Amino acid sequence: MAGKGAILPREQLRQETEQRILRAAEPVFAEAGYAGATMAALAAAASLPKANLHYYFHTKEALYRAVLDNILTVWLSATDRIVPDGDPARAFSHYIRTKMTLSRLRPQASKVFANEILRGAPQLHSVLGGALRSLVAEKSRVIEGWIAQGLMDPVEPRHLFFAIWAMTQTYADFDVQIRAVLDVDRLGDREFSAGTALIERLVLRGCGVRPAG
Amino acid sequence: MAGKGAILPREQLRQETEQRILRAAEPVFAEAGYAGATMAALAAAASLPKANLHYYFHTKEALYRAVLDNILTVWLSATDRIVPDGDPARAFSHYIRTKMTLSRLRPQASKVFANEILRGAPQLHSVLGGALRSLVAEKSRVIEGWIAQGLMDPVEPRHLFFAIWAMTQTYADFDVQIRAVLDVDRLGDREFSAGTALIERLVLRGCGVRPAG
DNA sequence: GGTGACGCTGACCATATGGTCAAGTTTGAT
DNA sequence: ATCAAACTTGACCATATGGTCAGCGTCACC
Repeated sequence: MAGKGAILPREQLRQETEQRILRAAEPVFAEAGYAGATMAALAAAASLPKANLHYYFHTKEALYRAVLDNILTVWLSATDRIVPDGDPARAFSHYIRTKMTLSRLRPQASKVFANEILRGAPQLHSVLGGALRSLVAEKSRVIEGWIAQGLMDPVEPRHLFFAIWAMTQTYADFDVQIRAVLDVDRLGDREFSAGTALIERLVLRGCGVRPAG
Repeated sequence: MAGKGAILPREQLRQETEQRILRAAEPVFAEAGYAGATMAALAAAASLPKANLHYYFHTKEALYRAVLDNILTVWLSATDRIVPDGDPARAFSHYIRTKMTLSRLRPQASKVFANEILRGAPQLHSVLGGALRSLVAEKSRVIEGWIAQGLMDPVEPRHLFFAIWAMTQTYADFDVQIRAVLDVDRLGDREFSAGTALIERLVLRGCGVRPAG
């Protein structure tokens, strides 16, 4: 409330418009893929003239990158609780639930990611081989520590991550398939609860995680 | 060697060319998606002039459908051994290994599928809600039978399928990510063995499947 | 060896798409 | 009020793309 008084319209407007474009672009890229998403469609989704998009994001690729970065922030900020002094059961449980919540609340983001990876990750190669690899390496060490302490059975930590990512993200990426098989119009509490429960069960019992720390 | 002698060039040529186009198209669709795959690229992959593709497959969509159908055949023919009188441990193990083998041998096929589903399955809607739903319903009944017999813990069979599909197909669909995290150039015996072992472990122990029938 | 159907292809076309631009409008500081 | 910078946008452009077509080559059959 203090300070310059007005809402600094200039800079704020810019940021708001950029955010609006990014938020509108996410579902378009998710449903059409990079190549399939047209600037016209992206503009329509943001309720802006096409030329205006180019004013804020010079090229389609720049806009796509921005969407990807935007998602990555949320993705990585949803950090897990896989830390050395934690309780394995709680940690895995929390991680799985967090991932499932993300699949439920931002399915488009997950789809944009899936698309990018499917294509060979042309824009995210460096992130995959850099930040992600480091993160997984670090967390894998934690899990190996738990194993050494006899808190769980010996498993390949990295492959365990692949399994958890796959099982949780499939509820966002392949929702059409899941809805078709379950014969429901949309995935609701019921479905996500059942899915989460099963995944937790597979991971906790599958890895022989001892219930209490 | 017996019979008409020659290789019935006309009809055989037609089928061979169609197969060649389909086989060549699979990786193109897998890596570029439907929208991203251009007829020029598809033609180049098949080493044929573009107009020739249109001679065999009238439109791009027709060609795409054919690729999808071709894959579906292989996919469904790789039927599992989840039958009432079977042994749960063997059945799941066999199913997981079969799926992993498919991910290894025909990753492009899996990617084309993933793409299609991600897009909302515009071409496969009927299959998902028809053949696939029926198949899963049938196999789910088998699993529920095993549960009733006390051969394994009570789990939601349908969600178990989602989990198995996700875990196994991720080795094809998200190979770039897996390769990046594992820091390897390609996924070989080593990686597939580790992945298969982990998935089997998660499913068998996670579902409390009794070792012997 | 003639012939008609099938197979093949370069050249062409209409459209869609990413991107540009010049001209107009709004905004904030002086 | 003035002005420059930031924002907005309709019209336009070069290119890429899916698809067409007329004409040529080839093969099986008589």
